[in-house]
Amino acid sequence: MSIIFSRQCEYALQAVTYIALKPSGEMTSIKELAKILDIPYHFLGKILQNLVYKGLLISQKGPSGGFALGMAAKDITLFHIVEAIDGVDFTNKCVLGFPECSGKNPCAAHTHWGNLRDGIYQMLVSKNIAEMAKDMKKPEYQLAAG
Amino acid sequence: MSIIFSRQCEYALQAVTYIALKPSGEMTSIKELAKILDIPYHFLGKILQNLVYKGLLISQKGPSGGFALGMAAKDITLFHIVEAIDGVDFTNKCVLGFPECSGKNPCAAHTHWGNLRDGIYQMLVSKNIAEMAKDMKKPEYQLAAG
DNA sequence: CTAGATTAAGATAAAAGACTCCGAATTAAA
DNA sequence: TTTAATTCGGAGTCTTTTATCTTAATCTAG
Repeated sequence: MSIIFSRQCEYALQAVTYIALKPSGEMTSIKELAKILDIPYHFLGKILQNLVYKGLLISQKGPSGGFALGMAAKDITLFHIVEAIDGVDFTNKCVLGFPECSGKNPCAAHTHWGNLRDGIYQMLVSKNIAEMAKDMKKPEYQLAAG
Repeated sequence: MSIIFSRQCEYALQAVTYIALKPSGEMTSIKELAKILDIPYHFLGKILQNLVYKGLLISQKGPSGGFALGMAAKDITLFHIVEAIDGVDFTNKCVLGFPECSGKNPCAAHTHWGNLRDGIYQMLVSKNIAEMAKDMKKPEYQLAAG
């Protein structure tokens, strides 16, 4: 299949980014998120629950309840979310699965991959949700429910 | 989960690399591969079947039968194998799963990721099985069955 | 205070991926 | 020519991920 992040993780990134677009204090419901981002309702519920547990979001029950960011958008990096959902094992395993591959016995792709891996890590820690949200707001960036 | 290539794909890479170590003309059986590389026997059978179908390997039934490379080791790139097993969709999807993200409507990570993605692609097309095999042959690189 | 909206939580189902089993087909070696 | 080794092909199982369903707990609005 060749993926980097799980579907859960992709949903989480999208949802948190969308929530970051709302004026501070306003709550966003699962219903709205699921509809606009086209994510399965109950599945998204579980994911957001997890993010609340990890402190990245806060939640409120009842009418006009929903979810909001647990800290400033600029302080939530992509890494925070990926780590919360997927974990970050990919940072120290041989990409090609060679069991004996390590720093001391590198496979032919080891060093090359090391650089790429560092690059991915840098991207995750350097990009924050505020930046992501800014791009999502652009007019061309039409969402499912318009 | 954060993976890049499926387990099937990892097994394929390891098996093809091991086969490349054999003198040309000699066949390698599933039995030997499964034992030395510590890969489930029947599962490996299916994977190799697929690689034969795709032309990367050739096979021969019966005693002293097995598998051999379908072309010169230096002409089989990692890309060939990844493409045959996993497909290479990752080369044109948004890493973060944003459905609207594209070259024209890039998300904040798009350009940055584009470079990393190109790097991964370059690694896959530039590394070939002959190079991988050379490293596998090193003495430190002990295999499961010695 | 009540009703309805919403999250929380657990159990369940469906889909995909990883892996196994069995028997048929083929072929080299004895 | 027989036998045994091997790949081939299909069906089936197990596990993980993704997704759904149901009920309980909570809270706001009226």
